[in-house]
Amino acid sequence: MSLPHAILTALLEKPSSGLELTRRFDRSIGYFWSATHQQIYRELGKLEAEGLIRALPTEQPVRGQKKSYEVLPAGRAELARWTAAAQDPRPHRDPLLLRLRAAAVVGTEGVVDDLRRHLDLHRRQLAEYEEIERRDFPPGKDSPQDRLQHLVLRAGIDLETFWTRWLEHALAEFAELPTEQR
Amino acid sequence: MSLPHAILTALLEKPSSGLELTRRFDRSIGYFWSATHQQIYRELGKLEAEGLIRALPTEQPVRGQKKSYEVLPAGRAELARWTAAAQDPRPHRDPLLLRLRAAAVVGTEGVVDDLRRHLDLHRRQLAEYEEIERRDFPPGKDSPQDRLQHLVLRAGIDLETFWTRWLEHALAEFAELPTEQR
DNA sequence: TAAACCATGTAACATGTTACATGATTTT
DNA sequence: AAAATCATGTAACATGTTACATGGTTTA
Repeated sequence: MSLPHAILTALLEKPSSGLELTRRFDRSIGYFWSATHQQIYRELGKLEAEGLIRALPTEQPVRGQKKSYEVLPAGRAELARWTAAAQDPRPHRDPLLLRLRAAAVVGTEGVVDDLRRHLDLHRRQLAEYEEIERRDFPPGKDSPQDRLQHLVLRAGIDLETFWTRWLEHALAEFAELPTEQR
Repeated sequence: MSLPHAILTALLEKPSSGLELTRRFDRSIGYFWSATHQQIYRELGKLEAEGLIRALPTEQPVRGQKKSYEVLPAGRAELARWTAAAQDPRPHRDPLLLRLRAAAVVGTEGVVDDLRRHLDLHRRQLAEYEEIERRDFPPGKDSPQDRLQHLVLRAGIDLETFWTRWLEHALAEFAELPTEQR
């Protein structure tokens, strides 16, 4: 149950319309919690019905008209409650690792090409994160808020570094396998 | 769409009943693709209806009676097709990173305790993986199949290592924050 | 003025979670 | 004989994905 809380966080950072939220879920927030515009509109409707957010008053809200939302006190309270509560780590699901296990049984055809493609994607993501770090967190002292944001970015950088290294290692292993096994 | 393929892989490795599969999804396979028994029974029903697996013939299969499944040729073909096909990386969703971002807005109360708890859980998981590595992949030469399995285990070890280090780093950062910020 | 894009949505479906139900077997 | 556990399920719901719909605004 994290999507509503992701939206509350985003709206507290800055009141936004559905489309603006969608854009933000393609970048910053989306780096660790992705959502499509369909999910966002559905959830905005629910949050409004529950009285956690409200549409900012405009002239006449018509279909196809921009509609911005802001968080109400009840919404902030709910987010604070959720943030303070203990949560168990969710089980991971990784299709790529599952695929290698399947490949061990039914053969590795096609896998190497996809490992290369994934490696390329992870390298790009890593470069993007490092660029953000250079731009937004230059060496020097940060405010406490910055330190939290930086911490999150660091997780992203280290995770992409892990995947990049692991994929390089995996490709090296495949290169050593007898040809008919690939 | 990976659950059916996780089940096909598991059944190819060894024909099993629903409960046996559930147990295996709590261990080995579950390390990178978890599933509850409800999901498994539902999916077994679908896979049987589609002719990808079949129940092993027994005397009289009654409710509450063990029922084992094996993969049919069509099932193996489907798994091979899925394994060879290119797949885009799924978007990640990490509640813990989302929580830190929320904490930057609504305050960090309760977060440190949970970071410690998570650190403990990741350390245990790491120890478990390393024990498996010692037991199942002693130094020396592996068969090509072993190498694939080892590669997957390595990803698990490196991932848990990343989380352990990152959480230690995060806790150190929190320790430096002014008290009222915690 | 046609095409592309902006902005908000609906519908149908797949997947995952939580709570509960049922009969058989084993343990106390 | 009661309680616990084994084994297979059902039901209801929450969440996520894919395809499509609709009207307004900008660009070629």
